[in-house]
Amino acid sequence: MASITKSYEPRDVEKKWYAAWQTAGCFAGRVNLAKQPYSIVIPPPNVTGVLTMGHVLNNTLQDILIRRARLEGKEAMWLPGTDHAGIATQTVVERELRKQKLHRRDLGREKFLEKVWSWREEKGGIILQQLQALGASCDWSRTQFTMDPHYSQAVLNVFVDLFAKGHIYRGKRMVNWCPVSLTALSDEEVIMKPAKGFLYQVRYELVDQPGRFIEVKTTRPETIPGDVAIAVHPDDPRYTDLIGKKVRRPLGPTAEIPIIADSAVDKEFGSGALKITPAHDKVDFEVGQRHKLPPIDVLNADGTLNELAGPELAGMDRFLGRKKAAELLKERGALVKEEPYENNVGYSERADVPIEPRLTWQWWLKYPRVEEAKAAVRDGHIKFHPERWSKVYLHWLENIQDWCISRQLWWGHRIPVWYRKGLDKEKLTEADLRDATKVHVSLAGPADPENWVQEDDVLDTWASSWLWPFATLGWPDAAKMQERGYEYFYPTSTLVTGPDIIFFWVARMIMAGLEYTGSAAPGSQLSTLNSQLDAAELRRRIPFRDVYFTGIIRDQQGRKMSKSLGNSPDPLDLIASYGADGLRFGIISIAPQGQDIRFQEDRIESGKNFCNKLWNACRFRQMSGEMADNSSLAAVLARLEPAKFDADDHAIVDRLLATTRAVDQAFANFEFSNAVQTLYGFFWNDFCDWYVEVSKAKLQNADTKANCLAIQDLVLRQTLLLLHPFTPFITEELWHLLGYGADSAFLMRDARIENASELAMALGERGLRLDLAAAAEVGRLKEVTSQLRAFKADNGEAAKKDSEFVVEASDAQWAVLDANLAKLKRMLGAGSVTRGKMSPNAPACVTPYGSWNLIRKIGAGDAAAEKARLTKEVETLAKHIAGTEARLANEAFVSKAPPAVLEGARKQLADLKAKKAEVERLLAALG
RNA sequence: GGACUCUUAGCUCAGUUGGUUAGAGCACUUCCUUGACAUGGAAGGGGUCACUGGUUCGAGUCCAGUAGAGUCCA
Repeated sequence: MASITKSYEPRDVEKKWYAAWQTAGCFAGRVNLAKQPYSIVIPPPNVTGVLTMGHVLNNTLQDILIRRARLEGKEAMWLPGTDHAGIATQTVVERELRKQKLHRRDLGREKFLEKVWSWREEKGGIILQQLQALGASCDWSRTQFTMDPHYSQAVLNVFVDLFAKGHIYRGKRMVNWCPVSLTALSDEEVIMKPAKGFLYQVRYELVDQPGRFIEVKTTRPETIPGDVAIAVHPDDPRYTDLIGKKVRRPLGPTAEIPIIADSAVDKEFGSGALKITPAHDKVDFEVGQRHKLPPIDVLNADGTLNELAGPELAGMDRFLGRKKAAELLKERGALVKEEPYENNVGYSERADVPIEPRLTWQWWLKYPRVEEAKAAVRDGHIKFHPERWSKVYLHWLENIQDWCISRQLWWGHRIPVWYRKGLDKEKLTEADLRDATKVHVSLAGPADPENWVQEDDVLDTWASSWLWPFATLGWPDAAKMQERGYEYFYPTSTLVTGPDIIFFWVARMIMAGLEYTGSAAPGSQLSTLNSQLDAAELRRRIPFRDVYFTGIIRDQQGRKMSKSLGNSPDPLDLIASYGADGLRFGIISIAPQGQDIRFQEDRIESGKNFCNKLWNACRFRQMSGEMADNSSLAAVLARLEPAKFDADDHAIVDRLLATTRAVDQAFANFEFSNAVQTLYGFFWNDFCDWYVEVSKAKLQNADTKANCLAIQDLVLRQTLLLLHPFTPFITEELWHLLGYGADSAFLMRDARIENASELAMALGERGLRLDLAAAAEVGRLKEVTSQLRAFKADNGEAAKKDSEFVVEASDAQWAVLDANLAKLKRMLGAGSVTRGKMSPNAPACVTPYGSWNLIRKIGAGDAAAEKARLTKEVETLAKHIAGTEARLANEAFVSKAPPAVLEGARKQLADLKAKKAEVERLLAALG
């Protein structure tokens, strides 16, 4: 067996084991009816993405769940992949083209798409390799991409089906428009940013009362030519007499527009009058609809002003146009005031320019299964962790709005709709859409393609990723579903994701699952249920049973980590510095449940330190004595000698069981940082600081040595099993170094973890009856040790190894001390501990195990200091005694408090009094 | 405007159905290179649990309100 080096060097160990696992096929999830399935689908990262701290957290959590499931003997399957990220990917490739002074239109759609594919082959999906460095145990053979042929078929299938069911329609509506990418954007791709600009106060002259004006405030004077009305609040007394009158539009083609009353107007803002520009603002659009005022669109798709803006502005960019408009207004005396102003403006995430609310023809989806989606979460078929997110989810579903699923991009799933040649798309009615002679909707396309023109638009990327949990399992191809184990692995077990995509992704996946799986899935034996789903059917169709929402990782100042701020450390650098295990352990330890995370590199460092501690504890074991049979739990248990167990042995096994139980519980409750902190505390404090130290005495004794080594092996084995999901590499390495597994076996795949009750039972069967009283005594001895070390430090002997103590103790107290003498001397750094009478000339310390004198020569000054110290102790004790007495004197407390609390208080009082009496006796002896 | 979350040590956070003298890690101070580990060990300082009121024998914990921070929705 190889000897263990002095410190843990992660780099080679990580490389070695990842390769070994992969070669041995440890990551594969296969249908195995003898085992319970446990499956996770990865939230597919953007194919252009690189690993961020958010990914590290999210994927570490998934790996923890998957690895734990494997250790519990379940058939674990973690399905990886990427999404095609329509606009992001297209932007990346367009940027490369721009370097060659080319635009995608120069290439044409087909050639451009070839470029995108070759970019993807070459550079896409780097993030999946980066996940390997983190230790992610994904089943890579199942890697999916949302543009894969099969997946694309699934996406288009769903479009055709939902169109046939009447869920999809085409409509001209207000969308977020990016004037650079020339496409509609989802709300998620729009980032609100504070922007500095001006607030222009503009006056409109009344047509029939020349010289009288109504004033409005606007940040966008260039849209004045698009004004169709001025609106005021119906209850605003300032304007009641003006409602129904007309004003002259001060910019653009001459026009008279009405003053209307609408309660959407905020009386408090500006002058209380609002210009209505339905083509360029969502609220204005709604006002316009209510008052039947047709919109005037003064902008082109690229953000330049068009001829409807008038000859002075036409052709100008919107920002130049804004300046020009202000100048024109000034010239005409219509500009009353101009003041600096800051407001929130939506920016296109990719192109980083202000978006335009714009009226365009788009494809819209009326969501299916909204009611059932609510029920699935409300009735607990799907559980959210933390639970409170279900409220956010339900609120969104209550107010659900149709989904704009079309994008004016080339990269993505091209909408499977063909228009008869020569039709005017702008004039299609809903009836035309349903007329097969005018519009063709199918997977295969029309039989006579020469007479048709395909829709240019592609689908929103989310309209492909909402099928992720079942399309990745082969749906809707029955043969593929069989091959990939759809029946076995669906519904998946747990989804781990961020709450920021609860609407975009989580809710939509639930609706898609409810619409398309269960008895509705291809190859299903059950008849299709179209109406209300009952609870059993709901449970078959939900895409996952638990959803764990992670926090968002922020920097020290609480800002979101982002590329543009440059405040995100590169996870690969962190892995290089602290090891993948250190990073994983550290990040989990600071990830409070359901709360955002402030990133602290020092916690990652403590993850690394923990690994080193684990490493060295195992090294200590290896150096302590011959390795014996560790090949199974039974083999380790067989080496225990229950008859030789002393209090420390009972205590450490008791703590091991308690820790196992706590970790079991933490997994059940999705409390991962809790699990990590429990393991840290157990291993560092209970095992290393105490048991390993007391072992040093036992190991000197031939009679106790073998049992002590067996206990160490038991503890280390269980610790490695408990830690493996969090720190997979180092645990696999140590598992082999300490001989817990055969050469060809792996901790990650072949080992099985015992839960707390199984472990307790196995110990019981081996004949071990835990002595809990003895274990509790160890707790008291630890406290005494700590007290006496402080006592030494107070007296300037902190580092001394051979301090001499005399103890005045009762027979019972001395019996305990005597039984633990060798160990106590080591732990205290004592040369001798003998029983005797207190000397008034030596510093004294009162403990639960008698009064201790620290023997050394002291002078008069020391005596005074000692007196002061003891006096202070008496004061502190007196204070606590008074407090406890006051509580016990309270008749209400005595009559109402539960007996256990009462008894505790009484015992405490007695102990405090005894201790005070003893300290006072010592004080009196000092003179 | 609405919903949710948070406020505990210098920092980041625990604190389970209310119950002794409120914890951890990091940072800080002092001491220690001892045969697992200096990526370590020992000890120590540091808290009016945001504020106000209420319920209770008893409140960091429950209730109401106030202030501040943040997120989402409109």
